[in-house]
Order: sequence, then C-alpha cells, then structure tokens
Amino acid sequence: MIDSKGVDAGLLQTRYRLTKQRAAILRALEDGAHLTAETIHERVRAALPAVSLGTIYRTLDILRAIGLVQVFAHGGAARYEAALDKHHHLVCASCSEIVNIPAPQIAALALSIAQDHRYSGVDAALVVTGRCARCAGLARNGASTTGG
Amino acid sequence: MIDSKGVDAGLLQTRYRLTKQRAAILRALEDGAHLTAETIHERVRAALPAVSLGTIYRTLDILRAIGLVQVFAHGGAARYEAALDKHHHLVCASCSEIVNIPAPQIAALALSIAQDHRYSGVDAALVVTGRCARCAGLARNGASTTGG
DNA sequence: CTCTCTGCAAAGCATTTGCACATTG
DNA sequence: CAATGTGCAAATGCTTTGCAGAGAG
Repeated sequence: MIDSKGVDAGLLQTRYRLTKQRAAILRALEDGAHLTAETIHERVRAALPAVSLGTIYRTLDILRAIGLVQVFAHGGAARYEAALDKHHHLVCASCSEIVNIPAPQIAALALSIAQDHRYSGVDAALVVTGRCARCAGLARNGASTTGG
Repeated sequence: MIDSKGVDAGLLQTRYRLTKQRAAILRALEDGAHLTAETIHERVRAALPAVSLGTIYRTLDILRAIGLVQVFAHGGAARYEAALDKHHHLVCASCSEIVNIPAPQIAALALSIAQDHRYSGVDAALVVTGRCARCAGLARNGASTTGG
C-alpha cells in the first residue's frame, strides 16, 4: 500500500511511469481524504500550476485500477482517498461531513451474501447517511444547515 | 406504500397533483426495478408518447422526497425503484446484473454506528460488488463479459 | 379560476477523449 | 529512442432549469 516514504512504490511496480504530476496527486491524497477531483486539482496546482483536470482524472483512474485509491460517490462528484485500509462511510445529509467507519463485520456479511448468489471477487461498500449532532441542533433552531 | 390498486394514494396525500404522467411513471416503477431515468422514459412513452425526460426527472425527484421511490447510483446513471421494502444490492461488475438482498442486520449496525457518532435520522445503503457465476465462467474462457 | 405541471430546449456539472507535443525510463 | 504521459479544448452523458402554454382540483 501507500507508505509515507514510498508513496510511489505502487506505481513503480507497474508499467506506468512515475511523473511529477502523479507524485503530486498521490501526495495530495495523503493529506486529505474524500477529495473531489477538482479539490485534488487545486491542491496539485499549488506545486504544479499547469496540471490539467484531465490529467487528474486519468491518474486517479489508473490509481484506482492499481488499487492505490478508493472511490466513493457522494453528491454528484466522486470522492477519492488513499486505499490505506478498508473502511466504510458515515455521511451527514446536511453538511456533507464524511466520517470513516471500520465496520469489519461487513466483509464477512458480503462474502456470505456473495456465496449465496455464487458471486466471486467480492467487495462491499456501506454508506450510512444521517444528520450529525451539530446539524440536528441547528435544524431544531430553524436555521439553514447546508454548508460545511 | 405502493399498492397495485392504489399506486397513487401516496401522491394524493400530498400537495402534489396526480397527473397521467406521474401515474404512468409510478406504474413503470412497479414493473421493473433498478430502472434508469431513460429506461423509465421509454416505458412511459409507450403510453404517453409526448412525455419529456425532464418530467421524468422532476417526478422521480418528488417521489423520492415523498419516500415512494428509492435511488441508487450505479455506472454513471442513477437507478430508481419503488420503495416497497428496505433492501440492499448485489451488483455484477461485468454484466451489471443487480440482485436485491434483504440484509436486515444492516439496519441495526447502521443505527449503532450512528449513535456512536451522535447522528440521527439514519439510513444505510450496502452495495456488494462481484462477478456473477455466468460472467466468471465466461471470463475463464477468455470471452468478453460486458453486456447482458 | 388559480396554482401546479408539462414540453421544449438550452444550460450545468462531472468526466472523458483526440491530438500534437513533452517526458520518462 | 520508443513508449507513455500531458495540456488543451472540444465532446459526452446525465441531470437540472426557465419559460409559456396546458391541465388538475
């Protein structure tokens, strides 16, 4: 997986080349999780102003194929994060806060479901949606809760 | 919820009007599950040739807000289905077959996770991805598995 | 009759792609 | 040097929206 000293190792083990753009994208993914392609673009631009959004998408797609990156859809745009560990997500419907949750029991459940239906090569994604304490509090006061 | 004799009851209990377009959309949703907006459009057109895609989207959005319809994203386009019961999905990564799975234990797990993080009004969606037996078999023979 | 809905067509986002040039290994 | 990657900009696919006329209650 990704390691702070050897972020790039993953790529080096493939036919893909390690360009400065890709290294920057991997670094951006280390800093924050659940990032939008556009957010990643902004962050990468800090180091490499000329990088295009197209390159971000192409690279993220490669990283996902290799298994270095995990994607998860929320609110129109896809969210990307480094595939450090297997986890699921708890999302606030109001402010879109995203919390990682371990839920290790899901893996076994998914496997059992898959076997029942003769599916192989299984993966599972659980998304729990609700309202965080802060947003629930604001809602009680009748205030708008949209935003971060 | 939706009943074969009273599909429309849900709408009638709201401020929304029951138009022939909406009735047709509800009926299309009874027939098949996991439908794309475009598929629903085609089906509705059989009865009402002039219906526009825009109306399909507007209606589906209302039905979701009321709770008559459940959405679930897969492969670019959103999939819609009547909210008859709470269930989850098993999806074949090759042919995109979608199987409904009950997994009642998820609700309790989601609730417990939500409580841990002081979230309220919780809902959970589990998507299990894998390769169905047929696609796995075809893959073994080196044939293309896309489609179906 | 009033308020809501509809069709149409244009707009809006997120994402993908073709191409000529730049870069990596 | 050969193969792969990049920027740019146009194209795509799904979904949303403004508007004027049509229809529901």
